[in-house]
Amino acid sequence: MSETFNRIYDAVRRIPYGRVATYGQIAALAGNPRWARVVGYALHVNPDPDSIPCYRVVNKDGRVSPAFAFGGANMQVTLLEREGVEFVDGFVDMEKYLWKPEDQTRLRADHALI
DNA sequence: CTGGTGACCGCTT
DNA sequence: AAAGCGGCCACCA
Repeated sequence: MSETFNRIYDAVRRIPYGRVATYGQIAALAGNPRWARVVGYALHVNPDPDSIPCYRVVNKDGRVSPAFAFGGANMQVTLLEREGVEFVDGFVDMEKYLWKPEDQTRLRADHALI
């Protein structure tokens, strides 16, 4: 396992329950904004789906991955909806559910979900 | 070792 | 407005 991938996986694990992040965000958190594509590959070969919530990662437009074939691309949608994430025309409502750094701070302060 | 590919993104025609 | 292209990392032929 490469250090780069470990950092990517750590970033993904940081996404709070009920939130989604973009590949670009994860890439930036992992150290380089240009790794978005690498993030895609890293999740593709996700070594531990149980602890790495790759379904919380969507593309910039809030579209889920077509290649998420763990029982169909619909599975990713199901998992996200289970956490309260709403979809509009098959797209995640990014306005409401995109994870922002401030959110994590606020969630901690409120003793809410983390 | 070289080159091509992929769950992407952003800048450039 | 739509399409192309380079970038970055790991993996396979």
